[in-house]
Amino acid sequence: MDLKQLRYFVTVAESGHITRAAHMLGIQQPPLSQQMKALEASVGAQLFRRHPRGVSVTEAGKLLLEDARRILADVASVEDRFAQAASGLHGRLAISFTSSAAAHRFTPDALRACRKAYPGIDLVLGEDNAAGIIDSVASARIDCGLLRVPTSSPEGISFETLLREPVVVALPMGHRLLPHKGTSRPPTLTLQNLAEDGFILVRRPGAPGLYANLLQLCRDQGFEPKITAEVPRMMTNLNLVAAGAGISVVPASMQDTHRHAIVYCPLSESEQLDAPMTLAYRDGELHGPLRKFVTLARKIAAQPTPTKFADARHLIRDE
Amino acid sequence: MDLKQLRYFVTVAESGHITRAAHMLGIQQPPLSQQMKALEASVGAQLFRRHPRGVSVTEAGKLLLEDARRILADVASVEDRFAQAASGLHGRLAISFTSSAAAHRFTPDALRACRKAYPGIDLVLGEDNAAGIIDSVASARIDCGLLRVPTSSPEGISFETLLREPVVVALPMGHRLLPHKGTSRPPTLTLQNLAEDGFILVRRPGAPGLYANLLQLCRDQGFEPKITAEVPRMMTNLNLVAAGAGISVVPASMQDTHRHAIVYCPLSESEQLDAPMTLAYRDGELHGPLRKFVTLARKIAAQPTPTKFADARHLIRDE
DNA sequence: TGTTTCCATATATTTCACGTATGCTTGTAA
DNA sequence: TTACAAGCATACGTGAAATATATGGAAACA
Repeated sequence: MDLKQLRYFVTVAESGHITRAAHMLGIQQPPLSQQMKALEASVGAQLFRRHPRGVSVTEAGKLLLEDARRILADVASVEDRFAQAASGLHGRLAISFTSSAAAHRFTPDALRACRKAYPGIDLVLGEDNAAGIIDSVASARIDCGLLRVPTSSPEGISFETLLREPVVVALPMGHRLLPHKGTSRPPTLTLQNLAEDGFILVRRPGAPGLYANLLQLCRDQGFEPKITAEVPRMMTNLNLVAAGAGISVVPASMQDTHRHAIVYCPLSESEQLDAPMTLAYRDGELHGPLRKFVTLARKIAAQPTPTKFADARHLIRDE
Repeated sequence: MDLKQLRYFVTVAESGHITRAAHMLGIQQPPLSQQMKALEASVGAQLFRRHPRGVSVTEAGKLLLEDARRILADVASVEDRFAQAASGLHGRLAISFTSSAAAHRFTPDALRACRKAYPGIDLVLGEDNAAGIIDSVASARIDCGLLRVPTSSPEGISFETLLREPVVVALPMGHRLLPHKGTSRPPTLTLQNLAEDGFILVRRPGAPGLYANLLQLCRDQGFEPKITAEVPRMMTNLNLVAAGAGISVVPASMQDTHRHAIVYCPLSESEQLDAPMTLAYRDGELHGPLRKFVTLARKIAAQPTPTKFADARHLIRDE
């Protein structure tokens, strides 16, 4: 018994003619006769009575007809469901991001655009640190993650840099390096200027990250930075800086935080530090909703000036 | 998408190895890899993650696994049901018989034996005249019929003579041909003896039957019998004979009827008339329960002396 | 009685699933 | 680090099964 045979059978039973059914099915009559004979042999019952003009289903045939219709409908619905999911227009998409990724407007813009462009996609969002996100992607708990600098690179995970932005230094209001007149433009700094200050950095459990990049850059300048605090999330950095506990470096997109208590200063040209926005997903699983989202995210990231993204319909023209 | 592919898929998913699954399925690994690839292409989603040691199902694979198990279970149950029905141990079996067929002990014996031997068969019984039975068989309203002499022979219907029995003449008590002493053995008669009597016969709507056979035999003897009444059923014959309305010929198995008013006399050797017991069913539909019943009926009919058939278990050894 | 319709059978052909051989990657042990 | 083993993928040949073509035969219809 075979799905093809069942499809043939239903067509023959409904048309009442092997010949007509063969035309409908796009095959010739003899193979259809053979297949019906084979089906009868496999179920061990005669399904048709052969008349000089057409065929009629026997009792056994009527029973099988019900079963065949049900089975075929089930199979078709499964195929439909997968076709829809494969098109990416329907399905579940689990995305997690770090707090610093969420701070960049790209993240809410991309999510909002996705929701608007693909209302059939059920977004499941979560916030986690970089290590947790990479682990979740690797173990397939989530489909993709948005983070800054990867803390590890397990096999089977693709990391894709969507965009880059400069890192700025966060100084508490009234820091010695700042001009006393509060309204002037913040000064451009060198790392050397900060050799005496205590840094507040995101904890790095034996892995790279923005932390490691900064350390390397300071050592290149000939000094070892003082670390006065290690915190779990980049947003905590700024809370502590605002409280006057030290200084920090954060992606430029975060410089709207605590503006009443923090001044954000660019680094000198030669010491530019880049903070990437990184997308992580499993190799070769760029299908369905994830594919749609990734395509959309790339386009939004590629936009030269991140203007209003509320209506991103013009960006959807992939595939 | 194909039932075979689904079966393969479930095996691979459950074993976690293409190679092991191939061994379980009795095929080699490469074709199984190909089939899984083809299945992934047909549903448009990656179903497995390939690891250096084995494979694991993706989210899409888990979804398909549920569907595949359900579909395969459904198909298997249908196949089981048909296998059971084909074995003949379960199912419905519609049998109709004429009143004269029912009068022979063969009929109740065969039905009782069938019920006892195959309790899973649901017997649907009906009584009808020969023409109605043949029509019902032809139009598949019933599976088979038990009758005496067929009144027509449509194409596609098999008639099988299960047994034959002599025809006897039914005379009303006190008939001129009978000895006056009531307890003596009934005399053997010739048709010539009956040339003056009025016959009561079962109506024959332009078709053969016992009626026609008798007519032919009388003409062979050089006389045309007088017909005084035509009745729908053979049992009615005997009611009228008992009432003294004429004489009749009936199968010997009916000679227990109205013994107080009717005397049954054998015909002379040379004028023997045989009443057959005939089984009718559609050509080529000797499957399932019908096959079981027919096989049993043949065996019971072949029994030399129709003794007690209550326990016919020893007769069931076909196929 | 001829014609049409339609199913069955026979034979050729193509397609596809499978087997064999082999390569590639990765984990493991020497 | 090298050698080996496990396991999936690819290449290619083979055989069976499905299909197409051709034909026969039975029954309904004109």
